[in-house]
Amino acid sequence: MRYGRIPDETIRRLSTYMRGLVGLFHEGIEKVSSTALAEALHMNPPQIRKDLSYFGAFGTPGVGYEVEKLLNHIKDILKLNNTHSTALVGFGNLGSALLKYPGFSPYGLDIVAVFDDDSAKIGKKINGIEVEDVSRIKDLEKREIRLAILAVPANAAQETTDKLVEAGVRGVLNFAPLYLKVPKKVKVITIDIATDLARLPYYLPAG
Amino acid sequence: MRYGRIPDETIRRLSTYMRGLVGLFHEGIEKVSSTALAEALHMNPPQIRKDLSYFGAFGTPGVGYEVEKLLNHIKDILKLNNTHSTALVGFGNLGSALLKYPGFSPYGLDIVAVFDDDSAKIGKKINGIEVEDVSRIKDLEKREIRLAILAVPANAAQETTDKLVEAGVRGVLNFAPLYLKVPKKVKVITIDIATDLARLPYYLPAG
DNA sequence: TACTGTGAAAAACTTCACAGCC
DNA sequence: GGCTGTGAAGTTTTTCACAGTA
Repeated sequence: MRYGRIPDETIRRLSTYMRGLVGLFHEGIEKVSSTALAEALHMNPPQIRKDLSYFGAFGTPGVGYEVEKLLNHIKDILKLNNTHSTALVGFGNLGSALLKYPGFSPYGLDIVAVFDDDSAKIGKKINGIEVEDVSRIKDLEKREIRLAILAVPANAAQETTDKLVEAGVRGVLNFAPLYLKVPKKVKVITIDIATDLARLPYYLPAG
Repeated sequence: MRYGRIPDETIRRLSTYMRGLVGLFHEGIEKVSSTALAEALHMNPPQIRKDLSYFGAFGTPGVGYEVEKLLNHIKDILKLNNTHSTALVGFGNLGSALLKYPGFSPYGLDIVAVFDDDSAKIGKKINGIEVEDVSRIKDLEKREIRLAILAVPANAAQETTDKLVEAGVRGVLNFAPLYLKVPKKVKVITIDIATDLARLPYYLPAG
């Protein structure tokens, strides 16, 4: 599918709309207007309509959107209609929390491989997944894993990323607080927990 | 300190500049130009200068910025020059990983209290911090804790937030995937790990 | 010379307003 | 009547270009 130039912010919001729609779907609600969806997510209605209009016309004037149908359209746009096997690299505190995180499955995102460089951890089995040595990363291409979650210490992050990229990984969710150099064909989304927390005091009332 | 209207994105970037400056400082580098800092963080030089110019003139034409001095200015702007006591609510997988997360301390952010509603966890001591019952949240004001990290399940998040707000908390780093209703005086920053990961497949090459 | 600080220009994004359709 | 889809207007943010300074 080929669309025009889409703002990155639109893609970010699309995954938020999806979160809202999944909720409505589970509540058994079948139809929703842009106003009602906006209210649930604290966003604004024309933006939802504009964002969706980049990709097509999914609603019915006078009625709104069918929840299930719109959900599937967004899944198509975000390429979430088939399951994506994902590798988790780094099985420390954060890594093991992420492995148990239940939030990924509604999006069809499955952690199917775990890597670490600590021999004390290698070979352990968690939920049927065995922790493998990082040297095995090179097999990811063969195993058709193109997404990775990076939860290693900052000083190992670039080196590990290079290995992942060489092994054919094309998307990285990075938890290390630094800029990762990657070829253009690879997308990195960084979650920097500490700098996010560090923004909060700014908004505290003076005194 | 009273500044003009500052874009939220500027504040976000400021905490990133700080990350870069902390790195340079530890490397013993004393001076940096906007170009050099931009390179290290993969940002662009005029934006750094513009962002800083909202708050004052911290550099020297022809030379650049003194790393330590600029670091302190940014700390002042973000109110990070004194330590902020922070409460962690939810001591599950994610919560316990966050308690051990080493990245907060360079920003002067200290987790000093941990709450959970699971009696099996209450009373446990980790790094000298005892897990307390969520009912104790009401004492936060007395303890001068105005920041909280929320790592509870989505279905408990709003209710817990209400308690935090009532107890005087003014900033929340939220890991639950939903929009939290709070009074205007309270700032919420949400990290939604699953919807972030869910954006990656969009960028995968077709096929 | 080399770099900052900044008004002005450009670009990007959001919001509006309404024609068109159910 | 009510809601979508969208071109156009409005707003915000980013980038530029250069005057000014150490």
